[in-house]
Amino acid sequence: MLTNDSQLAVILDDHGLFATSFSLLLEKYRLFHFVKSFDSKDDFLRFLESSGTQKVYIFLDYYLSEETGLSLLPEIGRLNRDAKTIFLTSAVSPLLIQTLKNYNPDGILSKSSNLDTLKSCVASIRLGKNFIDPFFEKLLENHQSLPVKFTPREIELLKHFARGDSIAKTAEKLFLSPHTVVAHRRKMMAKINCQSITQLITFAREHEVI
Amino acid sequence: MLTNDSQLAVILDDHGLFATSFSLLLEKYRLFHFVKSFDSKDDFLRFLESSGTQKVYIFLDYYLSEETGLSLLPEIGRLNRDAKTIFLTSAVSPLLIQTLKNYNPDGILSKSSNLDTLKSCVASIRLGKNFIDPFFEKLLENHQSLPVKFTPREIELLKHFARGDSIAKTAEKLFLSPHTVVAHRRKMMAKINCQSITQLITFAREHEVI
DNA sequence: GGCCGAATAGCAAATTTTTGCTATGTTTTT
DNA sequence: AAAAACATAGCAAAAATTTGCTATTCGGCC
Repeated sequence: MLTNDSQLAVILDDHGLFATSFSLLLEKYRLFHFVKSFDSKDDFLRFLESSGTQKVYIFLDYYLSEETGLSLLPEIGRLNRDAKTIFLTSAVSPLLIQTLKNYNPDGILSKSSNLDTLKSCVASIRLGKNFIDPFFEKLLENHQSLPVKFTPREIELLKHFARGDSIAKTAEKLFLSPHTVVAHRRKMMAKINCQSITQLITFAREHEVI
Repeated sequence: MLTNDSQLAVILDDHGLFATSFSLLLEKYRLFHFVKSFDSKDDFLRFLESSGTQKVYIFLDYYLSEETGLSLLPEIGRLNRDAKTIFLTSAVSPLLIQTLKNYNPDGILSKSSNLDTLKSCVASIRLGKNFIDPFFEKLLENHQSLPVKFTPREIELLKHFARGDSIAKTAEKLFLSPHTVVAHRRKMMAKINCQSITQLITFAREHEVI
């Protein structure tokens, strides 16, 4: 159900093949009348500037080579204050999704989604409702029930371990007794009930603790 | 220039929106007559099995959720020995590209490519020539002094270490002697000149080896 | 056919990590 | 103000990892 003011979609993704392909998808299912894709930030901004006051839907990749899609938000708002912005990301980190959410975009979509979710997203936004991919909703729910909490100090040490620092080296760098470093290690390892530092690091990476 | 035996293309990418979109691209520019896309390994393999002896072009994402596209190669060869395989990846690590190259696929394409490169790739392969994205060629040139090269077997073991498996556990899972696992570890650690498994894992993660 | 790298396997010693305890001062929370 | 949590530190023993060697088999490659 197209209305006059929702006919233009713009895609920015530095994966050119995706940008080009995705624009075909939007066209094929007639989600928009005009679709334009860019793999370069500058071309995108130039186009947006020339779009004037048209209502435009922007599909924005979060990962851009030099900066993130987030950093473009102010510029987008300046160039077209009626723009609807949808983040399209392949991320799977609850922490990152929460960050995106805090910027209150019109939509957040996973690249692992399917056509139906895409359609729902566009439909929601046309009705004036923000949309978050169910996959991400679930991700955030699971994150809230993170079994453990690490203290700031623990995380600080953990970063050293993840870089490959041994107990001795970490102690040296942080002016601590090796015994203290061991104590922090064992405390964290006890929290997630594991037996080696690699398991701890893997856990921390998966849960974006570091 | 379609020939009888190059009409079928299959895409496997766990980013469903990309898989679906990319198939539209292949169709639109008539690179293939029939295009099928999957975001699930199992459905993909089932389809491949049923494809029989047709000549099929497979666009394979390197990053799959549980395993890598690499690990599917043997299965693909078994199900259809005339399959042409093209890796499609968003990676930017010379080391990873070198690893892919070592498997000698028919093509390696970057998702940051454009339509012309895609066309060149397909054309090359139809002429019986392997294709590597110019972007990746340049990447490899600029890193002539590639720090190291890991063998497929080494990478396989490395993944276990990165999950936190100990020497004993890895040996058990892979039906190897612990001595062998130790031998692989020390070989890799010697390659990057480090003293602990965490440093090796960190290096591997940074260079997208795993 | 000979050479080389890769995968496999072993022994022994040096080193590091992990674990089972305890303990003390300092914050933070209730 | 008491209780709980955090950061610090220690000893000793058990367990795992790392290192310095060697060795066999198998596949490519010139």
